[in-house]
Amino acid sequence: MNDTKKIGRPRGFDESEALEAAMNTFWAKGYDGTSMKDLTSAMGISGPSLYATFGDKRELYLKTIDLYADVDGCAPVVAFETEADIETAVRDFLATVISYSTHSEGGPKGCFLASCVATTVGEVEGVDERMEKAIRDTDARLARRFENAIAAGQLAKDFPALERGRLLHDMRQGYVHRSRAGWSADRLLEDIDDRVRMVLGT
Amino acid sequence: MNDTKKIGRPRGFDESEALEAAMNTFWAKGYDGTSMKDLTSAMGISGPSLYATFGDKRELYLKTIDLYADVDGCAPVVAFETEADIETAVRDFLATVISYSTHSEGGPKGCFLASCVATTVGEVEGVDERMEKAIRDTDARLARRFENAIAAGQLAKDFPALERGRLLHDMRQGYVHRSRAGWSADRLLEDIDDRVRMVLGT
DNA sequence: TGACTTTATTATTGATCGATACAAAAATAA
DNA sequence: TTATTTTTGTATCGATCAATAATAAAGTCA
Repeated sequence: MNDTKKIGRPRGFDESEALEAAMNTFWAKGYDGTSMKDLTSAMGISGPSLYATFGDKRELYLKTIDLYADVDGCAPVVAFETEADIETAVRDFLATVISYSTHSEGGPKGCFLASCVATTVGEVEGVDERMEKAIRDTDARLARRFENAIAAGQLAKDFPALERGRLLHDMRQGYVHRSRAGWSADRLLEDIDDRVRMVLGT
Repeated sequence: MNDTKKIGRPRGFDESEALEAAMNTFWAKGYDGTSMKDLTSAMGISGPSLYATFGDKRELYLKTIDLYADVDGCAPVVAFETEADIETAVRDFLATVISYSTHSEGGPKGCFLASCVATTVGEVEGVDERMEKAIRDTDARLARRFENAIAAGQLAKDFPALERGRLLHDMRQGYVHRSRAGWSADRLLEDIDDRVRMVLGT
């Protein structure tokens, strides 16, 4: 790190905070639905500062996708990876998805990738590779956790880890979709027991 | 029907064809990403004709949603309802989803509701109720087919029809999401056997 | 202090947005 | 024919879009 003070006038804002604010704005309004004025007000900076720091609208958008992939987008996956018991892990994954999808304090709902980024594939250059990678990485992480459970004797040896991981991933897409359509957390939690059973195949 | 000729200059375009062209445009570019110029070129009509016939942009958008819900959006569901054997029905449903999601001849990909309409909930007035209704109706139709299979002795009596139907629905969301991210039909078809097994719980 | 470097503010750019006013064109009704 | 009704094409509206030029402000250097 370089803590030495730089020459020139110092920044009046925090770069990562501004980037997170931009992500939340894109998340809530979509790429095309977000204007530069929306961004500058939410980020608390002026147009020229935005362009000097983050580039144009498209480059800023790609940076918010990277931020989400690296930091923010993994809460349910992390919950799934950290819980020791595999059945509890699946349940926690789904519960975290539902919680994050429905618990919005004026903020955005659901998954940034599924709700916003997915609609800009083929429209905004640079989104395609990021989407592809995000899905592949998540599938792999979910599958690895299942394989650990197999190795620990919690699941049968012929348990199809990758396919079940993909199913879990797609369940998340479904919950995000339903929460977008106005379903409450209680309604989504209704069949969580069935879902756990279906994922584990018991 | 009223086949008597109307007074005044006759229309130079077909209303339902124009509406379908509008739907495909929204489908491909999203609501905010579609300009009135995009619409008029795709529909082959002029601005004033569009406003006189369909109202403003928002009203036209809602009409395309209704068109999709009534006619176009049900191909996989219809496949699921018409096939007699339940296992084949599930397989046909998923195969149809994959086919429709990936087989784009320059046209739009995936599901209009999932890929486009879902992102305008809370942004465009009138979308919310339509999304909610579309999901509820599809869940109910899928569940009814499962119940028929139970009544026909093809499935166990304690088979949770509604929950399995919802799972099938969410699998569709997942396939649409993956196809948007660039997955080919072949890749999506890879684990279709596992999916059939997971839905039927066998 | 004053020269230099970087950021912030203000004002504005040409382009495009969604939406219309107006009048010519094309049909029926008299 | 002439009058009436509806749709058409043209031309354009004010507002907003993404993006910048020009200048003031705030810091480190000598």
